[in-house]
Amino acid sequence: MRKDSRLSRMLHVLIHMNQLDAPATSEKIASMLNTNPVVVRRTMAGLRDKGYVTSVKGHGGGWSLVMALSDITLLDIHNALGESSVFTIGLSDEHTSCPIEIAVNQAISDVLIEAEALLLERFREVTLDVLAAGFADYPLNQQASSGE
Amino acid sequence: MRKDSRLSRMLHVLIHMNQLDAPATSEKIASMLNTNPVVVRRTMAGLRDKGYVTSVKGHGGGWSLVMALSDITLLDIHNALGESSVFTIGLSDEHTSCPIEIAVNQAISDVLIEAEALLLERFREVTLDVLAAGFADYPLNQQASSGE
DNA sequence: TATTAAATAACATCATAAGTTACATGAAAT
DNA sequence: ATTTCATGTAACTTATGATGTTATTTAATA
Repeated sequence: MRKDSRLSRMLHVLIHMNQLDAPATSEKIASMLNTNPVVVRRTMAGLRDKGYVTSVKGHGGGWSLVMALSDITLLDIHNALGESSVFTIGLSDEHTSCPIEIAVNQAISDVLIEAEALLLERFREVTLDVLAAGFADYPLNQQASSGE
Repeated sequence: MRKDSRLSRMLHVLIHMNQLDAPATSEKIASMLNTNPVVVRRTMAGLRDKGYVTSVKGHGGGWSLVMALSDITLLDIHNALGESSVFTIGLSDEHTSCPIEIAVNQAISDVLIEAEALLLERFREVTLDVLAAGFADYPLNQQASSGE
């Protein structure tokens, strides 16, 4: 089943953006992600609507972070991307009045709700600066990160 | 994103099969699920390979439960369906040596692993007879369930 | 006013799950 | 024996939804 890697990609982009002093154009972000500027705009639009980044048109324009990485959690970005459910597992709906279908769906749904609650709670506990700090620990980038 | 309702559907089918005294044909199961006999065979094949059901060709043939519902858990059927991951969330892999990508993916992966472990544990705790019992409690089916 | 870059609509491509057709295998009824 | 019924499986088609692309508009700076 298809995977949605937008969360991973956007986190990656945001942390890189934090290290820049000028806005990043959709073009640059796209080439970094091996994708297309329009796809970048489409995805970043959700983050802009929630206030995590801004976009500026014209010369010197592009995308910029609005707040510190320490003020953004994985959950924030996850929510901003607006994916309905994190699970590939769905419920049947052929016989919505069949008590067996109801019992089965209720059981599955209970589990999905609990697991999703845990996942969202964990996402809420991680801020982006922590991920950037993990990056600073990486040997190859000691000098680059010490300059930040 | 697309949902996989095979778990829900198969559980539904297995509990109904438990109430029958003759094998259920792929045709019958398919019409119950508003789908196609070949799709049913394809899906049930996984359950057969794990020993939860048998299939018999020819006259009077079809699919039968091999064991009691109390011996089958949601996890058993989930595993038998052979879906790799329960999450729609995936990781990026454009820059596998970029320490930021690594840190981001590690953080997401940690959360997914923990949430999936919880989900599988909960699936492991539920046997199909419990779902069938929930069905027995349902007012409309008091008489049907008392005859079982 | 020319250039740069986002905003957005409309359309095309691609991946993959589900559905379908066709034929082979095997078991039971006649 | 032969017909019928039902699964097994390969090969192909369809449907869906995300991603990618093109084209045009809007707005900001050089």
